[in-house]
Amino acid sequence: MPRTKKKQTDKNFFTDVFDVARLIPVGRVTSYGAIGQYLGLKSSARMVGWAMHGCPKDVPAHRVVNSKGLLTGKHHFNPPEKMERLLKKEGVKVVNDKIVAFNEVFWNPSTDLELNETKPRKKRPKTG
DNA sequence: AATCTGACGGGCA
DNA sequence: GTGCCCGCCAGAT
Repeated sequence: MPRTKKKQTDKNFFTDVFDVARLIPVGRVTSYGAIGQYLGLKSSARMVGWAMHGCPKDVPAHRVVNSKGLLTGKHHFNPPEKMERLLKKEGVKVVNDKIVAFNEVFWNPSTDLELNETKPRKKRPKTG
């Protein structure tokens, strides 16, 4: 939604990233690129991760990792260990700062969200 | 204003 | 499968 003639990147970009991140279900994770792609930034995954720089507490940044499932952003948490700690707490296995079964816990906003949350989403990839 | 940086991602060797 | 290079775009110095 075109706010005004002004730069659209005023802060919408940030808020958008945060908004999507907040949509990440518990026990699931996503990648910066996935969020970026959902927002249309696709090739600007850096922007997404970088945007997390100002990620408020309301945003589960710990559920966001790089496309390899690596907890690359753990260094930015208050206690870096908090990231995997939170993930493990939510059921996400983490070993060596890496998400276990990343392909299973991976959550794609562009596909899993697909703008129809009101509908009973289809089968899940089965958590286990 | 120009330059360097950054919580990334994909392609090629 | 791993390692290196480029692109991407906005912020900070």
